[in-house]
Amino acid sequence: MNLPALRGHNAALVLDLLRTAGEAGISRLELAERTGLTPQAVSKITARLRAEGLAAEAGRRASTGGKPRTLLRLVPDAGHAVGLHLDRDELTAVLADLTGHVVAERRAPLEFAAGAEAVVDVAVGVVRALVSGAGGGEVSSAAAGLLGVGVALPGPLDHSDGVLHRVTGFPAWDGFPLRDAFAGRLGLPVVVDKDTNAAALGLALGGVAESFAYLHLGTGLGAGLVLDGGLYRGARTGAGEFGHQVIQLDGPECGCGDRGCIEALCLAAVARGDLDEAARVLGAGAGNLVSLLDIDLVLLGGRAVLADEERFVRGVGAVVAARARRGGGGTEVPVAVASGGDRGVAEGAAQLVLAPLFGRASVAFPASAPLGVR
Amino acid sequence: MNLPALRGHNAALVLDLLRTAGEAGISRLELAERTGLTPQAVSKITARLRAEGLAAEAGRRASTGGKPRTLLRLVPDAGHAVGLHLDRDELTAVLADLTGHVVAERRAPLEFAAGAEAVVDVAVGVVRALVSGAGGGEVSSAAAGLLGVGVALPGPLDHSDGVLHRVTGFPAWDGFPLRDAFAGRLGLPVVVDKDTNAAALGLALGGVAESFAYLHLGTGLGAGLVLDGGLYRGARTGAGEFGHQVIQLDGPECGCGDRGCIEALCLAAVARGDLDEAARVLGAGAGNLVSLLDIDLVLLGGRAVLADEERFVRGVGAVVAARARRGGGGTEVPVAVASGGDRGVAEGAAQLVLAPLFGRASVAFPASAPLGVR
DNA sequence: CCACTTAAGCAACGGTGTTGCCAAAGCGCA
DNA sequence: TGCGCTTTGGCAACACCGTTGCTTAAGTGG
Repeated sequence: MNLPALRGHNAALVLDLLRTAGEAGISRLELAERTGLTPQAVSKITARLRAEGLAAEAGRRASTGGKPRTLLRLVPDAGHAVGLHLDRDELTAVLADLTGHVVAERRAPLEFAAGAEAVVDVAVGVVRALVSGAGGGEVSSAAAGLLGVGVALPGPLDHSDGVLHRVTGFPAWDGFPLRDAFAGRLGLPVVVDKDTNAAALGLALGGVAESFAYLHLGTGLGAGLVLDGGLYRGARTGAGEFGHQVIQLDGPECGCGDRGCIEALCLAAVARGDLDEAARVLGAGAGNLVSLLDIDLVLLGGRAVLADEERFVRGVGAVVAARARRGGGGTEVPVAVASGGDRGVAEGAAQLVLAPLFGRASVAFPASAPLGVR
Repeated sequence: MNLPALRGHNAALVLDLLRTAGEAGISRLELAERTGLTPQAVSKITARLRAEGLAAEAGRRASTGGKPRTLLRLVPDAGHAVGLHLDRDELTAVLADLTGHVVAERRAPLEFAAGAEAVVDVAVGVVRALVSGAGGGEVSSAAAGLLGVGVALPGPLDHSDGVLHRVTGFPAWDGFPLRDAFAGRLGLPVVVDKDTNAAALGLALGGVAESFAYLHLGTGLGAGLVLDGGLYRGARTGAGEFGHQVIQLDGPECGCGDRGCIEALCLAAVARGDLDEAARVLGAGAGNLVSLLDIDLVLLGGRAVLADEERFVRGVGAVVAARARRGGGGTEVPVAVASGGDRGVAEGAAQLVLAPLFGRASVAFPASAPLGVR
């Protein structure tokens, strides 16, 4: 790491603290404590950020006998990102500011069956409309500084080059270079990731916990893993394949060809209306996850869960808690429903673009250009 | 991060590359390419390392038409660490040089039942004998620069403060401050960790893969996880609790009180001599792990595995490979026996001390002092 | 009103990696 | 054998990072 990278790193550190502090703001001295830098260094860094329009003063704290601390905050409108959630039958696009707050939203029907090119056509149109702000006057002025587009969709893909591996049920999509297709038409940086990863990243930046799992029960069952504050994608960006975990040796056959997969058991229970059993099965998988990864929190999402949130939280929570008690002494791991509802994935997709600004990319230190402020 | 930390970071980066290169050595220009630093910066850094005795020149490469590249290598004897493996009935202590190579080894019988203080007594004696090099003349001279002692033992514990939580079967050990007990008597830095974590760290520094799982089947069943090159310990250093993963809902009862735990199923199969079934069960758990974490490799170890290595590798490998094929297109994840045999944990324990020198500690950027060279 | 406390900026500084340049050390052709 | 060419690697000057020492700003409390 060289000096420009160091500068970018520290700027990202400060920006992340400003982001976390939100509208309440944070003082220079607190920034110094949290970063381990000297107050003078923080003064210099924040002066640069203010000059670039990324930070601003936001009142002052009460005096403790001397000059009161000046509060600083992130300027949300200093940059925006588009988050795009492509699902089997619907598209959700959001425009988010630097804090991840959604300032505009569009939805459109979609058909994966129509092929990748056709879907990209529709999506590009929606993104253009969203950014130009038709139907939302204040948006267009705020949209200055569009940093890029984050795209989230189901199925395995390669995050690093943005190429799809396989979209279950739609073999025509195999190997489609989604990132370059979007980037070419929009002329913007584009980041592609799995829907579960995007949702988990969005929750992580929301500050729910340092380490947690997001379990998504929709048409399939997948997971997004956040470990030690960073999204974990795995060696080939395939991490989070939670649904085909075997929890019943020689159990009923699953569509994947194996037997006793948690997805098959769970969805079968949902199909026959036995949500308590679905929650119990999901809880067993969640318990496996909690003990294996020693995470702080389990969050549930997806259509099936949203249909009866309480029952799932109760059912999964009971299994996880029972195991924690048996494990002995360990603190209980809470189970809750992920915030964001059916917009969570799109919000997370926007964070795919924003996260690097705050040093929250999954990779620790990319060998490429520093992520800092331009 | 400030300038001294930057310096330490880059020094660690270079040291790690020197370590990886081994006796073959590596040139300054290669170091520059791999680190992203300029050749001149590498020259400065390596000059410091040479002045401190950590690096040395090691011949030169063939010329490609100009001045041939000078090779540099790590000086193994520039520092040593003790690795201590405390098991139920035996103690293994090794003295390792900077490269992790074992230069001396001691074993002694042990009795956990005798209590923590008594065990520490025995262990301290063995470590003193090992370091003073009685019975190995060349060791004592090489042992200059003892960096610390790494201690590995089974059971949950807190890596950050070195306090034991619970040693299964020996309640008298609960809450024993093992790290401070050793540190107080030896006057050396001491690092404590689970045996599986130590073994995994040792394998990671051996360079087997970027992301892998080490599955240890002995008196229990545990795992050590290395993700993206770093040992993953989890939020409360409890990660790797692999044995009480449920893989058979409502299966036979396990000692932990749950039903269908992989440890119970696997050990029951071992007990009745059905190693094929044990391997199949273990394979199911390994397959769950591979798909969830998208790792590159699965390594097996522990007494039960060492008793019939081939059968376990074949059995586990078959299940993992079958799932990879069904998963479609994914590269096959190899399954193998961990190197190191019954000394692997002790070797890994030594690496608990050495790893930070090479920037290979599990935490990305400790807020505390830089880990660099003094 | 003044002493005191706390925050934050200015100026000088030490030390990082970088750039420009030159010496060292080999190859290959005349 | 000699000379030009290529490549490596160190020296010196430099730009820029965070740090230190000090001063100014802006409050509180007696």
